[in-house]
Amino acid sequence: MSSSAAKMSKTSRSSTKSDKKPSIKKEKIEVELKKAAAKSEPAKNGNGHVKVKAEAKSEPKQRVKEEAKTPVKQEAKNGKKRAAQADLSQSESPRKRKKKEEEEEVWRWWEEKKYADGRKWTTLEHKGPLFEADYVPLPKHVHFLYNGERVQLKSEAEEVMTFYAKMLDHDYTKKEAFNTNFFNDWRKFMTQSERELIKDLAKCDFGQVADYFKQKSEERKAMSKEEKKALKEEAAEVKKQYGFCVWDGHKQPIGNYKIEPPGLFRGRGEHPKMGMVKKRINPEDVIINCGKESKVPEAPPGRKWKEVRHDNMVAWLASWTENVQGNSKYVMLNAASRVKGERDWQKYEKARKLHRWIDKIRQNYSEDWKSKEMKVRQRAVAIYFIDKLALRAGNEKDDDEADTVGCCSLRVEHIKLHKSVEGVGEHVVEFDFLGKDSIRYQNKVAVEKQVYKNLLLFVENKNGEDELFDRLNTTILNSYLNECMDGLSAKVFRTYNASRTLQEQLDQMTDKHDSINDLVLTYNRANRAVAILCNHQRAVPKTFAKSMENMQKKIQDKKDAIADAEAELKKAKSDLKNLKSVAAKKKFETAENKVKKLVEGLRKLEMQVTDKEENKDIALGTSKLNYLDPRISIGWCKKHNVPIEKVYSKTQRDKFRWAIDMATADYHFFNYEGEIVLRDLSHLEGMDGGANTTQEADETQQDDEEEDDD
DNA sequence: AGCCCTACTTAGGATACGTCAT
DNA sequence: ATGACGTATCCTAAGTAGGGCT
Repeated sequence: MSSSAAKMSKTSRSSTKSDKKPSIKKEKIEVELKKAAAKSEPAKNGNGHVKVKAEAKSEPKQRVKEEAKTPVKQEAKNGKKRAAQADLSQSESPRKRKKKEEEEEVWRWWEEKKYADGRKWTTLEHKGPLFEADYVPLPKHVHFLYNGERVQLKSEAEEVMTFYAKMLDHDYTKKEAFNTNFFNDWRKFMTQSERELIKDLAKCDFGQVADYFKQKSEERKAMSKEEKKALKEEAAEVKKQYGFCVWDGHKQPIGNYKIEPPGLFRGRGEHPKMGMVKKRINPEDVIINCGKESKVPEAPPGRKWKEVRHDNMVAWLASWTENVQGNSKYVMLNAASRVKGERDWQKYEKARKLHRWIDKIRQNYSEDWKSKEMKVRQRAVAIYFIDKLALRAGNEKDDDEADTVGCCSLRVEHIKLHKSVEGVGEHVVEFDFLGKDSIRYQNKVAVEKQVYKNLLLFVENKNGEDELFDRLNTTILNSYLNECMDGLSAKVFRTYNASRTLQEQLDQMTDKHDSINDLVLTYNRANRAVAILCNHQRAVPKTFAKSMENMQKKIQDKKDAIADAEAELKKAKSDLKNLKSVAAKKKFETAENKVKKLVEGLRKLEMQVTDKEENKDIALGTSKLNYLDPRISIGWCKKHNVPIEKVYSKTQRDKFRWAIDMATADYHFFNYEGEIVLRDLSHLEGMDGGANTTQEADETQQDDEEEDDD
């Protein structure tokens, strides 16, 4: 696309004021731009290390370990000693189990200083990843058939064959790409003679093999309690060995300590590589990362690592390259670990910091909608989408990946422009594209006129498969955003708008007189608003229809009960009228109460049904885990005396321990206290104190300005 | 200024597990 | 005690983002 840059008269700037702008209602916040000069950034060190102090408040928690306050330096020194002492096997005295033990093991890292040099650790020791057991050949009586005849495959080809057999029930095996890829790859594992024989997947019969595995899994399910328990204990023992490392002298849980087993690649959506064989990973494929002074993990007997390195600028303990796409895979720590928690915390602090800039940024991009530079206009519209609709950045993708897009990679075919749409409004953009994980994004949104005009311009003379933002990519976008605010990138808007939405919803919708149950319902509603914003979908649960039916039945029962109770009440009423006795009065009141109670119960049931219906294809977990500042939820729980367990599961509580500890009942997402480094924004403004330009003036301007582009 | 690589976060489906009604 | 069902956890794919190289 050539598109000679827009040459429009540079007229007075518009400042399309808030109005119906970003979907989320805007607060008027004073963004203090001044003191920018005053406080200059200390050492850069990227990451915009926001210096936040844990609300140093009181909280002299009883179980605070003394060492908790140990500054990093000293911590490092202690590291070795403690690592030795912790020694991966439990050196804990066996008698003090119980909660006490758990609690004592908590490392209150959020009360310590962070590394200022970008280092992730000083000492690190672990046992390396856990490998998958070798392949066990099928028993003699289980046969794979080709063309109706038994074929005894060599172990290599047999193993790959079982991968497919195990997936026979899955929809994947109905897809052509999956079958083709599988068959191609499978043949690579065959001997010459096997290859000569097996030439057509359609002639393969995996039935017996599939049944064999089904049977095995049945057997597993049917195991006795004791057997199951034994198995569980075994797994726990393995986890004890491999599931933890010693990180700066503290025992920390590892996330994925198990090496991924071989199998068939299950890409999402229409992935061109689905069905390809994902190979077994051997020690010789694995790079180990650990402390220089630490004991290097032992490779399995007779084997060796690909490499052992000591890089403390990264957080992974082991890595390998996966063969299907050539991506790196990493063994990293669990979300409850310090290194993950600290970054999570930082992420939310960054989002809170954005709150200080958001008005300014919105104003800027609104003005840029009229820039004479096409690139700037595209950037401005893209940021608007990212801000308003919580779209992802949209990095470019290769042809050998599923065809999905985000904001920057949107194509003309992904939007439709409508002058107006019934029930939506004027200047409507209709989105329909596949996003991450090939999840469909469909939305009709009314946008500012100027945005609409720009979009008309962007699609002009383009084909459906052309890029909507042909002058833009995520690198350009993010480097601009980074100029706006230190550390700002596209994804921060998702975090920001998600957390902001939760906070606002809770602020608005919470009725402090509600019961715990109703409060939780309110919370889930707020959570759902976020999930919808972020387009977090899920497959409708297989049991949905059935359980809905059950609930409807309950409702019917309740209604019947109400009818009966009402009849009783009616009778009691007339009795009372006739008899006017104390007993009759009492009876009447009882009947009245009964009806009231039943009606209340019905209301609750109906609410649950609505809730369930509205939730059937929406996943709340993703936003809860990744986008919502946990302190909002925890603060809210504390304020309204809702037990935290009502909102967070065990693992979630572990992950958000830092937040549970530090958030008080008055926590508010918008009250960012962090030491904020304000930067000179003048280069972005290109204008006076634009803030005060009046809207009316702009309006007039807007219309004529347009025609001339290109 | 595009490409590739690395490191890390975010994501939904599969499955294990716990709970509740029977 | 048992099975059905819903939720929590596990698994690993699929994103983002930034740096280095050409």
